[in-house]
Amino acid sequence: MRTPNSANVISIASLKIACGECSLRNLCLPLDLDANDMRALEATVKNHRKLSKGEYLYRVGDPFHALFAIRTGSTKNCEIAADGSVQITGFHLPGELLGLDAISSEQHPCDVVALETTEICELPFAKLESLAHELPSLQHQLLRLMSREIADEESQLLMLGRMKAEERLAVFLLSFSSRLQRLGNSSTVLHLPMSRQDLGEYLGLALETVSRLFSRFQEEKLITVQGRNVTLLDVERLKNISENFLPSQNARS
Amino acid sequence: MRTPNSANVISIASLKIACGECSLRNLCLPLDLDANDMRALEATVKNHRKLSKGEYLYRVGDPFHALFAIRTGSTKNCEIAADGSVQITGFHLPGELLGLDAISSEQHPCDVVALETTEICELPFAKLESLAHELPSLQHQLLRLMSREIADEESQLLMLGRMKAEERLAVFLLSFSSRLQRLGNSSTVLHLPMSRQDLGEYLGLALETVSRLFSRFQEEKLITVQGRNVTLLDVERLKNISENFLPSQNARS
DNA sequence: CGTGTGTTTGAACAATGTCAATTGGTGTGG
DNA sequence: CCACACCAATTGACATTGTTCAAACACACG
Repeated sequence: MRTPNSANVISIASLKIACGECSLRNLCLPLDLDANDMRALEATVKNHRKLSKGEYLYRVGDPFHALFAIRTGSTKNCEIAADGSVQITGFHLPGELLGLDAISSEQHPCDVVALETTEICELPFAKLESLAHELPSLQHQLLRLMSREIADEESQLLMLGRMKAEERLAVFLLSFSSRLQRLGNSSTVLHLPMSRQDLGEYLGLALETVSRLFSRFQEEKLITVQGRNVTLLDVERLKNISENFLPSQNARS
Repeated sequence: MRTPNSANVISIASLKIACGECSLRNLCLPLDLDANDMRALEATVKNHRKLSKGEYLYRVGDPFHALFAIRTGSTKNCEIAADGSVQITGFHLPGELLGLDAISSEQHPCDVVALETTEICELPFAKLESLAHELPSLQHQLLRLMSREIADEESQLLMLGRMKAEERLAVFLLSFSSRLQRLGNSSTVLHLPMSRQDLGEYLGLALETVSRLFSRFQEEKLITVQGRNVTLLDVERLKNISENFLPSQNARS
């Protein structure tokens, strides 16, 4: 069931879109580059891949040679325990970078799976690194992105270590909503690309607990639920529930 | 109760020790630098600070301007929730770097507190960054260190999200033991610098649960406990207990 | 020798997980 | 177009784990 490497790499030229024209350029590697630098960056973007729902971008142990950026779609990041239990360490949306956790060991420490049809840009790391050496602002940006990832995961640790089930779901709904909003979607009418199982594996809960919480939130008129379509009805009260969370550093800047 | 800034900065000259002569040089920023580069790195190390037990190196919201490396002693990294509950996201030992989570927002997202008398080197980030621009191997090393931090925290997420209490403690004991060993200490006779409360806040458990687990592990002849002095008696069985954990990526390289 | 902080231990309770049955929605083939 | 099969989601009953509250203890420090 390995990802078939050749089958999915569609003609590079046909798919290649310049970073300068990409609608995500401000999210992905938000730099103020001049035209020259932008061309250099574009030259490092190797090609685009298209993953179908359920397909793997890479797996635990795969050798690391590139970072990936999501153009469209969404993915999950799965850490796998020896007994088979799974912890999803993050969901990723367009404009976000994948693979930062693999630079150190040069092997991917987790699986990345597409939650729906997903388009990916590949950034060969050696090229990116040498370009960063030439462009201080790119070096700075890379360090910032990694730092942000660390800070986000520390918040996530607080969630898994200290928050109760309903707080976790409220935090997730609000944070996912604001991420979708930043991509130009509604902040209250959400379509979740992941299953209840995925959510449970992300929130550190049994899928049944997640399902019950959705039902209870609906009873309490906090949200409306129809399967994976969720509408936030009372954002204020959701914020109250989640407010065990960090005071200041909460928002994804 | 803010850290008194001036009182603890003892005469810089008297404390300053060259990186090239530091016993931690292979842990802290393990580079193969020539004499020139080493001098440049040393020049960026601003000064040394000494913290007493319980003193803060920095607090949530403090402006970020430097990374810190531990020379001796140990610290804890505390993420604080609005309701006052605390999640410790990591303990740090000599040779390890602090503050990587603050680069992005330029504010520290967590508190760092000394668990015992602790000596710290300060690495002003602007200097470090511009030096990294000149020395590709330093740039690479910084990216590696941050990547490692991300990967470690993802393992931690698996622990908090999926492991049972006894597995968490077993993982902690083994991992802390191997970190101490790397510093030249015994791998089986440990002195823990943190309280049961700290451990609970790190492992996502009540302190009473941690205490009970120590007692149970002792009954089962896995370890010997006398307060904070712990001896590992049966490392094999501890490994079995913790083996829910990652198959390969577990070890701290 | 007393005081205080950290640790251990016990018992009752609450939260969440597990197992199992049911429902609902979707796509396929008759 | 309907019937069936399949998978995701819901719901209920019960078991388990870990928390909470409370008390006793122990060691270090003045």
